[in-house]
Amino acid sequence: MEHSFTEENYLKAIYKLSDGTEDVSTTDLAKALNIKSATVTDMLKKLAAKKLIKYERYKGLKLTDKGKLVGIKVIRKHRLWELFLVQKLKFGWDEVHEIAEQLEHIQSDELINRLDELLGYPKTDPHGDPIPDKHGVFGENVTVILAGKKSKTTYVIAGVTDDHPNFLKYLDKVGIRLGDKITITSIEPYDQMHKVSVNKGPEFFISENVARNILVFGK
Amino acid sequence: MEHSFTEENYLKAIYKLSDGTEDVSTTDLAKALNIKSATVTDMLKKLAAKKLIKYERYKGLKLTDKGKLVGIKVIRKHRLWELFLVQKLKFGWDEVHEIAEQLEHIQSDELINRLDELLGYPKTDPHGDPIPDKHGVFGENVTVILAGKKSKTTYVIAGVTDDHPNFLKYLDKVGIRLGDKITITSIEPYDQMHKVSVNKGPEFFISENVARNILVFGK
DNA sequence: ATAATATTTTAGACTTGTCTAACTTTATTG
DNA sequence: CAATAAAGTTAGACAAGTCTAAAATATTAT
Repeated sequence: MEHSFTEENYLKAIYKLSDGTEDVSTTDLAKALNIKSATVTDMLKKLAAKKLIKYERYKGLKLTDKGKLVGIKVIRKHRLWELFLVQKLKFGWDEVHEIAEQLEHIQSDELINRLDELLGYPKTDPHGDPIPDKHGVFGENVTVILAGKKSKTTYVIAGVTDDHPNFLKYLDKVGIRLGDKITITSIEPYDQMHKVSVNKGPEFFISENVARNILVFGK
Repeated sequence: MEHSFTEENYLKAIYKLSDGTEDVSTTDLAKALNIKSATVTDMLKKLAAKKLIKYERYKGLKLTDKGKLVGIKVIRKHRLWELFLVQKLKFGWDEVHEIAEQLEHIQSDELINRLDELLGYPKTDPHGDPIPDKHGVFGENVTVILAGKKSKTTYVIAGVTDDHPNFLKYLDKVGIRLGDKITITSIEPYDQMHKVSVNKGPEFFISENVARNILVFGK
């Protein structure tokens, strides 16, 4: 039941791209992993032979239940380690990704479950992303922070973390309300400004600080 | 300045075998790493090319300062992680080795230094082995716990961790006193009884529990 | 519906770290 | 001190994971 770092990374990337269920293309996967498509094709055959994905050449691929569980467990480990780094070792939430990319491959169920316990069975990581439980189940209706979420994905506004009147007034003015659909178009690398559109309307910018105080339903 | 897991494992093993300075044989290294000598020979050439060891064929090898530092840093990481697992995650001291073998290869100086801080800059790990500081320096005259130490090596009694009268009376009775030289002959695998001799006298058994409460000068 | 374009796969090669089998050098010992 | 044993090395092979270049298939747009 052990998987190489590489296999785990493929499965994690496929899970993220497919959002759990949808089909994934060779090219998208290659981009996500920052390797060439030819390499991906080779690996897909190996993953299929191990029943971790269902794959037909030229037709795309899908995770099996087995593969999905592996992917989710890697994500669980990544997010728990990120939280550990921020909460216990006082790293900034922007400094932890690279280290967690390594820690997520440490193999020991006991280790990760005790880490979960140490952290108080958290539901989300420092980026607001949900942490699945030891069985691979994500909590229902988890709300997560909008800041830093994936571009080109649409989220539903669930609330705010800062309910000062001035902040709510600001949201009202720019046209962000509960239940609205918000899409992140892009995030500026230097100042983290988020270019967004609400309900498919025109694009505009909100600061990272604002985005950090917006909660959306997430998975 | 990055090294593969494999390189780090070689350098760590060489450091341990050489005790920092002595020459190491291909065969001993192969045994320590549980691989074939032929494989080791290949790798030695690569390590020599990277100036991590000094190597002449058929003549043995020695760490360079650069290689020694890498080895020590891996040992530092291993021991800090072991202590973390025991102290913060409540693992038994006998359960942590395998996990620490993985964690010792995580690359981030910042991470390991913060871990060091979290643990209060400890001098020894749960097995009583000394933890070098961030510059690779081992503390002088560190006292370590006798239990589980290497067989066939002689240590000098430095003290006890449990100074209950009954314990001290016991030590007196079996003939163990401060400054005595104690040699571990072997450790029974099933019950961890330590076969020892004091000042080259006759061999006798002490329980692991007793050995855990004995401190010796160590390195 | 077919030509142009984009995606995906195949084929062959490279690197790292490992192996076995055979050979060379060093050490031991009668 | 020469013969045998032990230790160490070389040569050739293999698996995992990657690449480039070329071929096959799918998609799209006229």
